[in-house]
Amino acid sequence: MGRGKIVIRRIDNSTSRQVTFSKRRNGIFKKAKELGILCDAEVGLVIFSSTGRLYEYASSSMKSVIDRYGRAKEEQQLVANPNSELKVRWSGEVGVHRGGWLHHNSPIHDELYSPFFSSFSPDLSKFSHCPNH
Amino acid sequence: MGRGKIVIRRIDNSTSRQVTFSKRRNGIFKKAKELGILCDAEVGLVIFSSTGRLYEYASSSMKSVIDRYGRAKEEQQLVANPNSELKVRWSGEVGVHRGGWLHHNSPIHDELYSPFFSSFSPDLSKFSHCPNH
DNA sequence: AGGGCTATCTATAACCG
DNA sequence: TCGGTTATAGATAGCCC
Repeated sequence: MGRGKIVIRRIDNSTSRQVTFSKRRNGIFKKAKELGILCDAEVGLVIFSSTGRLYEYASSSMKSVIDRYGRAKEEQQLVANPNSELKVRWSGEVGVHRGGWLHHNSPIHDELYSPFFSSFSPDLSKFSHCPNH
Repeated sequence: MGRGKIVIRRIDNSTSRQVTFSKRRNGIFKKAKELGILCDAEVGLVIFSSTGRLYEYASSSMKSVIDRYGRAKEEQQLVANPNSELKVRWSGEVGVHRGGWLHHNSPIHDELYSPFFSSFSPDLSKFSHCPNH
């Protein structure tokens, strides 16, 4: 999408890389927003530049996205291990497995995602910034 | 980018919304990959369709991205509250604040991001799927 | 380094089988 | 409902300040 076709490989020139990063970052944030609105989807996007700077966008809030992600992952595990289909209580409290009961038939069950996502602070929104309006 | 211009607003027709979701989801995943490669960035993208299904992409791993996100957020908080610039220990252990010492001068400090990110299971990669090759 | 400006390349909306 | 196809809208690479 430019005056010339490019190959997708790391841009060596640091300045060019920075410029491209800035332009494409804006582009992908726009796409993420459009997808969320058009398709009624929940979208979370996290980008760290090569200099380590954080850029983020979430159609709802990053907390919500990560929280939901953790729950979805846990469900995937249960589906992948039907024999461990026992109730897992989602208390929404801070902590790991606390108060919940997990089945230990599955060898990977000890490494289950935990409800720690829920410990995100509601106040963190004040630190969020969306580079694309 | 199609036969006609569209307005960015929720697509009412369920079928059209699904079709657009599928196409644009592939598009944004491609963009995310390109950005990561071209600009040497770490990218994490999480999408929940309107039907609740999870789609994800991470240039490294989602665990890495979320983990780093949590740390970056904590740093942002420290920057936002210079007077609370005391050491926070990142143990990498499961739990909240456990073993770490947090300063309580700041009113928002009790709601600090915690090192719980590090409790992600390395095995979760086997459940990841990237819809866009 | 930053902010525009197009020529071009891409993504995709509308179609079609 | 579902993949392909194609005309167009949109994103952006290379330039210029």
